[in-house]
Amino acid sequence: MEVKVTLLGGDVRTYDQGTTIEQVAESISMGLKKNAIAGKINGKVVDLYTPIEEDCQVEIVTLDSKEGLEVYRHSTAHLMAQAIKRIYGQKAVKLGIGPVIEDGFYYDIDIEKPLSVEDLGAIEKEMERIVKENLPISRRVVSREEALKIFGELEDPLKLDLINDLPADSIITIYDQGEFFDLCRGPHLPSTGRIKAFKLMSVAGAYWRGDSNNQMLQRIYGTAFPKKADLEHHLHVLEEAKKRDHRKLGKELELFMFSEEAPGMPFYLNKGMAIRNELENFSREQQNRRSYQEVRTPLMMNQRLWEQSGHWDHYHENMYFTDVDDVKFALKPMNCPGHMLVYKNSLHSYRELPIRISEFGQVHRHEMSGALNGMMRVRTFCQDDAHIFVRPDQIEDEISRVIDLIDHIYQIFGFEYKLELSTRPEDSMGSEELWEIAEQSLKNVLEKRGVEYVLNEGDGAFYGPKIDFHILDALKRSWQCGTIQLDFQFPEKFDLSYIGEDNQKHRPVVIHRAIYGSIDRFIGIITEHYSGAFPVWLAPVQVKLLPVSENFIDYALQVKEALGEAGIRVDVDIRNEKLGYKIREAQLEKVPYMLVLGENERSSESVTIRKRGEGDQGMLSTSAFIEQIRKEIEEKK
RNA sequence: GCCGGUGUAGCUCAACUGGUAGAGCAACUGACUUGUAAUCAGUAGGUUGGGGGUUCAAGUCCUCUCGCCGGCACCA
Repeated sequence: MEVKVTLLGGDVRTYDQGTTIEQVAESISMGLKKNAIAGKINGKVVDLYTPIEEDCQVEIVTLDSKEGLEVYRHSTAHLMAQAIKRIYGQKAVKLGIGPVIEDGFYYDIDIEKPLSVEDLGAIEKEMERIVKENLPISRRVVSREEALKIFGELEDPLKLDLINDLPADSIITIYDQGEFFDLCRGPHLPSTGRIKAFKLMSVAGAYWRGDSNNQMLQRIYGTAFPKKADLEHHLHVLEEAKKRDHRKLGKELELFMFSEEAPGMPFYLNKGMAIRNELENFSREQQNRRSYQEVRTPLMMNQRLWEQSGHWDHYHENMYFTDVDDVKFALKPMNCPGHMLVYKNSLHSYRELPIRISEFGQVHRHEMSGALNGMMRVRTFCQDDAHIFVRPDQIEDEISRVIDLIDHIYQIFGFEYKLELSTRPEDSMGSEELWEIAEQSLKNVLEKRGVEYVLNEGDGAFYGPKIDFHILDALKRSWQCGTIQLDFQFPEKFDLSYIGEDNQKHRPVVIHRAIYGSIDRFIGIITEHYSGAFPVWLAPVQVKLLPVSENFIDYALQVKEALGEAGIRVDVDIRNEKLGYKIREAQLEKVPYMLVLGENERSSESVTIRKRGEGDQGMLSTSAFIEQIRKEIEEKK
């Protein structure tokens, strides 16, 4: 019997039935056979030793492809599991799951001994030994009964749990390599000798099957690459990312601080405050142009307001409460209820809508201690929040306008972004129909604009579906910032109305939206994005004056006054130090402009410019420099 | 919240198996009077996160607790 095999390029070749993928590769070229690590039959990734039984499309998978790399890393996870079993004992180690993840893999294991990073070296050594043994990796199909028996004998409850959860019709396979075997769908590399470069990164706790009601296993993270150089490169990238860590830079550049006295609550130092004010002012200015009305509502309000809004039912574990004069108050975790009260403060005509109420609102949320992370996850933060009250016929238009605004603001920072649409969660309020309408409106807007988006089922807010903006920073990491949420619930809860053309009361719809999301977190993100070297408009100190010696301090102070008067944030280094020393320090502070001031400059009322990252720019009259930098600040370059 | 790690001068880090807490930078004082990434010398700086314990003796061992870090869970 012969089978027709369609290859990647479209070539059709004929082989004997039972020919393996590897043999197909060999028939194409010896080079391909050497690089092949797996195959694809009709798009499904399979082992190299898989026989071809019928006419099909075949693709040879090499390490250059995403699938190839995944197979490679998956096999490295098995390699690690084998090494761990060798070191700690076959039965002392119960294996959970060992999947491939972005940049590597992990394996969850149940083992009595608490592992720490110090143990990883020994495991790596054993892994290298197994690589040298070059054990063939082979697949075998077993019946459910056999599988249960095998892992029953091994006393591995985790694997039994997995087997029991497999659908009735699934083909159960076990992969063998030497004395080690593992329940696994595969595919895998043909042998352990193919693994060249790997490193175990860390250990962590992880709940079995991701459920905090289950036992906690120990998870070991690792990474693997086809070449040593790729691994080195990856580790280097991680090192570089570490240098940009906003917690480190925030401390070094004196932007903000934290104290044990208020865990998860940032303190803004003067320099961080400068950045924050710029961000706020930029956003404020953009919103003013678009007819937003800025307000400020109390940080703390009567608990009954939160009962009315539904926060008590849906959010109270995350809220801070207080009890004063026998009255229960809650610190606001969101600004919405306050804005509802503002809306209700006066009567509204249909002609006024949309009414756009904005606030830089400080909110408090009691995040779990383990969730806190620098500025990225805090317990109090400032939202650049707004609630837009619209007529039903204005919904889609207004949402589109908000998308324009967010787009405009993000492009100033050079952020690309992705959109996600999140729909009704399990714990939600309101009727099915309203949710339906709300979700459809959001979809309509996205589709009309022709933008791509990811659908996130069940991830909406408890009061409505939302569109989230995920920005990509300079290191291509994704952060959720902006959000647009459509809400039919609060208008009901707060009995909001406007007077329509027909002189009757009508129910408005609320659009919740944020652009930076949390200003605090946004500062964290841009600190890493710019690696602390903020563009001039954001830089805490825009210009640093460096008098060449004490003799020129007077002149420096004169220049300082001129710059200060022009609204430029300026600092003078009046210390009795050499110029080189002052430059070095200003450079480490990542100040965008340094002005060297000495005899030449004083006599001509000018400054010598040294630009961050570019060095000496020559001499310019003080007034010309002011004009130049003001333009740069204005343009937010 | 859970698992593991960690906490020493303002900052970055030392201190072998328990035996007098130390360095660099910063700060302060003085000298030098400075032209594009660190001038020299001197001085001061600590209840080793906090409480309790073991010991002749604790930064080091045990215990409780707080913060932080890496994950997990959570993330309206």
